[in-house]
Amino acid sequence: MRRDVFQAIADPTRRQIISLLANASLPVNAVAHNFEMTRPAISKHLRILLDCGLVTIRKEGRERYCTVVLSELAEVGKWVSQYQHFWSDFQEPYISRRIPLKRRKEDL
Amino acid sequence: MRRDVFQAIADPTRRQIISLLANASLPVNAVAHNFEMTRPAISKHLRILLDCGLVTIRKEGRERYCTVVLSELAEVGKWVSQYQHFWSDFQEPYISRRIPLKRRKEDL
DNA sequence: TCATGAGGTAACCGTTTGGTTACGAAAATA
DNA sequence: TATTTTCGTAACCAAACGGTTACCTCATGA
Repeated sequence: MRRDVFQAIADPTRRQIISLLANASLPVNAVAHNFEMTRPAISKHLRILLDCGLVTIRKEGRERYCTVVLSELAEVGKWVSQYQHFWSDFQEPYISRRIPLKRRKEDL
Repeated sequence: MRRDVFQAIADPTRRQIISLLANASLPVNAVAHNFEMTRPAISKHLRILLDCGLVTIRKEGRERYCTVVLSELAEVGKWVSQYQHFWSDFQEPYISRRIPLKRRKEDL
């Protein structure tokens, strides 16, 4: 098993679990009720998320509350942001693609 | 085969290919020489990247030049940026975690 | 004390993944 | 024309994935 953050978020179910837990910490069964698959399947997904630090589990009575650790997504954010100027308007403003360099010097 | 961008970047070799092609478009063999695996293995990875739009391939003589389409990473960037304020200092300054709400009202 | 509910996990299964070797097509070159 | 180079891909393989059912432990509540 590879089990890094990139592999963890590759599965759509696991991304949904992350979204779900971003709103509130939930017991395992509560998580499972949001999906059309059995609890063991969700348990496995949670295991993967736990292994790579994306969730923590707090025991409370007979329930296990799952909490997402969103800061673990920083690695992914950092990696994609290297290339962000290829699609973000913020880093690559529209005007820079329309006005030739010579004209821009005059503007300054 | 699922073949979405999240699954494409799950593999470390494919992430390296993306980094490599971010500098320059390269023929398939040139890509393969950067890795310790056979050309068919790289060819398969390129196929996956091609299928989900992360690279385009331009035929030139007997060579196929691979170009990365970094804007396809926008989907990933968008997804992770939802949660960015959980690790970015810019969006969640240190002071907001230290001063209680009552005190902050006075500050305004 | 006994039944119930929460949840982990083993065993199993079909499909996918990520690699290999072997082969063939097309372009370039001798 | 014959050979070499670039590349795709088929066939194969072991391991990982993503799901299931079955069973177990432990805490709760009647």
